[in-house]
Parts: sequence; C-alpha cells; structure tokens
Amino acid sequence: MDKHSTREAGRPPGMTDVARVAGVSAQTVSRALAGHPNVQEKTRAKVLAAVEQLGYRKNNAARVLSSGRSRTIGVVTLQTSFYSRTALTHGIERAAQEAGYAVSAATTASLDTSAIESAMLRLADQHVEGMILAVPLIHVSRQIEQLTGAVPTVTVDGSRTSATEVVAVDQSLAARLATRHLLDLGHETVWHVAGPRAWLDASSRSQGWRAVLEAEGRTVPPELEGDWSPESGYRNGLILGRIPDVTAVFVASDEMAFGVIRALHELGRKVPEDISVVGVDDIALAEYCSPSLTTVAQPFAEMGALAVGHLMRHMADPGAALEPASVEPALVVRASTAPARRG
Amino acid sequence: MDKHSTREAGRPPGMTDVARVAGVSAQTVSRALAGHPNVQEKTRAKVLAAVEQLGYRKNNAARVLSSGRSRTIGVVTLQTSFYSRTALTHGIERAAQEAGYAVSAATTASLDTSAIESAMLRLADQHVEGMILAVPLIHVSRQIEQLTGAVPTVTVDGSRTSATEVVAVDQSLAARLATRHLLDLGHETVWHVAGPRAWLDASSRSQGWRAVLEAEGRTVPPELEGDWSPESGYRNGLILGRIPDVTAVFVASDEMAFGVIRALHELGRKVPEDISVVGVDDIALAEYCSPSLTTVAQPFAEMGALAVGHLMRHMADPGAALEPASVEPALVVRASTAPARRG
DNA sequence: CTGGCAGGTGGGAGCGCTATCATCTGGGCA
DNA sequence: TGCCCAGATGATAGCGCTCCCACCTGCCAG
Repeated sequence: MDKHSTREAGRPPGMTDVARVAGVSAQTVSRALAGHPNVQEKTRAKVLAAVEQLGYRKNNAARVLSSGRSRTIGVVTLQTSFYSRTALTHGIERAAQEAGYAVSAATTASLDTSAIESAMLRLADQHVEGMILAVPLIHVSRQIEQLTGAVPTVTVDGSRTSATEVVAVDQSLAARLATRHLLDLGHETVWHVAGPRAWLDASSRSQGWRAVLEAEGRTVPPELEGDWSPESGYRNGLILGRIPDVTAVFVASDEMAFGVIRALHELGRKVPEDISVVGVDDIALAEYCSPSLTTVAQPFAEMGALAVGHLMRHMADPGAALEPASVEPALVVRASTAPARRG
Repeated sequence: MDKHSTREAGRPPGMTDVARVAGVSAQTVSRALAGHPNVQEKTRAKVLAAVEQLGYRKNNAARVLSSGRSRTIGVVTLQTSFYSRTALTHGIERAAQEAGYAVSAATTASLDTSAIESAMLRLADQHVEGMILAVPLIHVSRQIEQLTGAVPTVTVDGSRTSATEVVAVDQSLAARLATRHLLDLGHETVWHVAGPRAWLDASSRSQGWRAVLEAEGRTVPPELEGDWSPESGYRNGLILGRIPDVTAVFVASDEMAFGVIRALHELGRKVPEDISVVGVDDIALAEYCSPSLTTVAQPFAEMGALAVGHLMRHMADPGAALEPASVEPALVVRASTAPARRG
C-alpha cells in the first residue's frame, strides 16, 4: 500500500525534490531515470526509492522542451469507422507502444489536401518525432512536401513524396488472388465493384483485377464504383443482379460485399449458386455473413508494425532511404464462392 | 555557443524572432497570438504579418510548461475495433476539436484496474486538462480515485468515483425497448445473449431485459453470455437453436447478433419466421445482414459530444457537481423480427 | 610515486513560452 | 492645466527538465 505523500506543497514533486530526498543531484536523478549507463546501481536504487516515496512523475512538457525529443509519433487517419482504418491504427498503436513511443492521432474528416495539411500541422505542433500518414494521399502539396522533409514520415497505402517512406499491402496481389480464384472456379469473367478512385488501394485493386483478366484473355466488364459503404455495395448489387451474364463479382471491401450480397439476395440471385462474391479485408463479421464471405485477408496488425518499424529506422537515420515495403494479403475461401455452373 | 549571433537557419523561428521582425516585445507577440483584448489592432496586424513571414509556429511544449495548460483532453479506450468504441471515439474527437481541444488517446488492452491506471497515468504525464474514460470501469482503485480527483474526469458508461461525472446511454432503456418489441409481437418470452458481465452497459441491458419480463409476468429464461465477438454470438446461437421453446432473442450487440443468426441459419431455424432476433448498436452492416437486423440504435456521436460538453463544464468549474446525463437509444425495426406464430 | 584515464557525479545554462509586475502613453474630468 | 486612471507595452523571472562541461574519485601503467 502506498502511503500518503509527505509533501505538503501544492505543486507536484519535481526532480529537485527527488534529488533532495535521494541525497544526489537533480542531474543524477535525470540520468538514473533515463537509464543512462554511467550510474551506480546503488545510486539508482536510492533515486528509485525517492521517486516511489514522493510519487514523482516526470513532466513531459519540460522534457520535450529541454531535449527537443517528444518520444511521440503522430498518425494521420481519416475520420471513419471503416474496419481497415481502425485495425491499422491499432496495429500502429501497439507497435509504437512496444517501441516506447506514444501515439498522437490526428483525424481528418476529408481527403482535401488542406485538411490533411492541417492535421499534419497539428501533429507538428506537438513536436512529434515522426508521422505515419494512413490516408490515401494522392495530391502532394508544397506544404506537405515541406513537412515530410522536416519530420520523418511513412505513408501507408499512399503516394510518396520525395522524403517519404511507403509501406503498403500489395493490393494488386489481393485483387489478383481474388480474381484468379474466381476464374479457377470456372467463371467466364469477373465483375468488379471498386472503391473510390481517390484511394490508391482502390485503384491498385482495380488494376490487379484488370491485369488478370487481360492476361487470361477474358473480356473485362465495365467497372462499378462504390464509396466503401455497405449502402454503396447494395446499390451496385442491385445493378449487377439485373445483368444475366454476371456470375462472379470481386468487391473491393467486405463492407461493400455485404451490401452486394444483400441486393443480389433481394433480386432472387443466389450466392454462391448463381453468383460468387469475393470481398477484401476479412472483417470479423465476414465469417458470419450468410453465406460466409470469401475474402482476401489483410494483415493490418503486421502493417502497423511494419510502418512503425520503418518509421523508427527512418527517424534514426533520415538520410538513408529505405526500400518501400509491402506485405502480402491472403485469400480466405469461405462459402460465398462456388464453381461456375456449366450450362 | 554564441548567443549573440542572429538566428541561424537551422532552428525554427521563435517568439523572439517574431518580436524582432514585428518591432515589438516577445510579450506583445504572446498577447497578440493569444487573442488577449488589450492589444491594438495595428500591433496585432504587425505581429500576424511577422508570423506569416517567418512561418512561425508556436511551441506547444513550452506553452504547456510555462502555463500549465495543455489544451488537451485524454481519452481512455479499450484496444478493440468494436463498432461502439470506434464510433464513440469519433464523436469525442469531433466535439473536442470544435471546443478547441486536442485529443490524446490512451488505449488499454485489458480491463485490469492496473492497465487502466497505467493508461490514465500516461495521460496524466501528458498534462491533459481532463479525461474521458470510455471503458466500462467497474472496480475503482485508490489510485484511480486519486487521479480523478486531480484531473477532471468524465466516465462514459462506467462507474463513477467520488469526483467523476458520468455520461451514459440509457442501456436499460435499450434493453426494455428491444424486449418489449418482441413481446408486442406476441412472443411468450425473450431469451438474452448478454455481453461480458464486467461491462456495465452489458449488465444494464441484462437488467432492463429482466425487468420487462418480470413486469409482464413472463418466465425469465436463463441468460447466455458472450464476449461481444461475432464468434461468441455464433456459439450461443448454436445453443439457442437447439432449444425448441426459443422464438425470440435479444442479443446485447449487433456483432454478436450476426453470429447468432448465422448459427440459427445453420441449424435450419429461420429468422425471423422461427426465431426473432434483436441486436444493439445499429452498426452500418446491420441493414445489410440477411435478414436485415432489427436493433436498438445508439447515439454515439451525440454521446461523444455530451461527454466533451460535460467535461468542459467540469474543467471550468471543478467544484460544481454536474448531473449525470444520459441519452436515449431508439429502436430500429427491420426484418429480423416477426410476429410469433400462433400455434 | 606520479600522471592519466575512465566511470561516476554535480553545476550551471538554457529550451520557448507565459505570469507578474513595472512602465509608459493618452485622454477625461475637476 | 493638471491629476489620475485605464489601456497598451516592456522587462524580468521562472516553468522542470536535459544538455554540456567541469569535477572528483579511484585505479592502472609508466
């Protein structure tokens, strides 16, 4: 049990208080607490005891001001509750925490360059030592270029500036896996409900899908576009379900896939008997959809860790340019896909 | 180091640089930028021009150190991607931003008192001016009691300490709405898949459900318990589906409800023809489930705003105790519920 | 026996900003 | 005309910590 603090002063105890109690200098306290090597075990123990006794807590603001180091990284994310963004953020938080860094999040409601700029500026104001841009940055403004020059930055699934490292899931591969899976099942061709064009990962998936069809000499159906929402999937599903040719659909996200399946269901087209559907993300609910959803799982946690790792190395040596890295998604086959009916 | 030299290009411009360029004192710059009333328009304009010219950005650490005010509030959340937590966090972020406060998030992987304590301490280290506990705090430790005494705190859906304000969705009402809806449809009684007992909102829902059944003189079936995951819903669904009596189920979250429906489906029990299911949350996918899910919508964004509003008032006047506030959920009837079959 | 060297420690000097008080201007009023 | 007050500005002193350097022990080699 901890005892009541003996200090009567209104102010919380400072390093000098600890120093006085431990019978050493403030400087030694600083070193002992920072894990500096050149401190005797005995001294360190005394300091720790004093810290315990006083209930001392470091003052972060003072540390930052004095050292210029904040031990904090910033993450810019879009203000949505799409699974992918949430999962990625968690991966980043965990990895950062393990690396001894705090995470400061700045969300932006839109993808306007100016909105992203302002989020980055907010982080810069907090003296973050590095930033992770988890938004599909397409346009790189002068301002952003300048910021990424000043603060080590890693972009996730986005464009790179001259000074930015990029970490990404190989979205093209995700699309190729999904498309090939459907072709392997005997479908003549595969339709595609894409994400918003402004998102880099959406367009990568679109390209991967197209590439496979072209390589196999299949006709490439016109591409439909959603906005990641289940509702947009539903709308596109209502269209697809009215086209007799459609037997296989690759949807750019699980959430949209739910909408597509729902629409097909309402139109009386059975999944997977009449139409096979593949999503992307492998959200927790994918397995519990009816039918359970075949999808391409994205290693979000791994991504977050990778992004943080890259950022750490970039921060340690801003000069050395790192290779862009990518991690590989994996196909998860469930019940929403079936062999094409030979008719 | 020569302190007499003019500013080098290496370091970002400081307030003294702005002062020099504007031809005023650093003090006046501070006042002008803080929107202090006693500054001439002309002077303020000069300062602003100098700021613009130099690209000056305030140093947050120095401001905090000097003034003791951080203009930041902290949010403690559980490290999950359950919809409810994500949505609430967004509500908080938005409201805080509008109030001119930054949000610092501290996630905890577990509900251990010690884990929550450590998250709160991390926030305290960052000199947050207020905290929002968005975790279902059950056990209040001395340490926590002490922290909430030192930093204005608002709890969302949790216990209150002696110094904490509480904001909550009326979860009991949510449960009563769902249960009564099912009874109104003619079901003899309603089964319940609850959330983890450790969560206050889960137990409130359980109580509300039980209260309605008892008030109506119905038999209260044994309660099943999940962990919010779709998978746990599935497991419980496999049990419920094997009990012939079951015709109506109130599930404590949409995500679990998906699992329940899936399991019932596999067992050949039709929803809603054989069994009606109601969830809680109204996640985006609820409408696109098959059948679309009847659920109780929670006003998460409103909650976030309410919590921030409460916190702001509490911060402004820590003395005056505020009323606990609650917002009301609303039933959304979709296709997963139907009248009981008269047999 | 002495110099040197290394690990430990202490003593300032700031980091960039704001709080506090002092100073200086300009009217309004007797 | 003068006095006084209020509004506008400046000077100074820290906020709590970490940096750089000086210092002081020992202990080894020369």
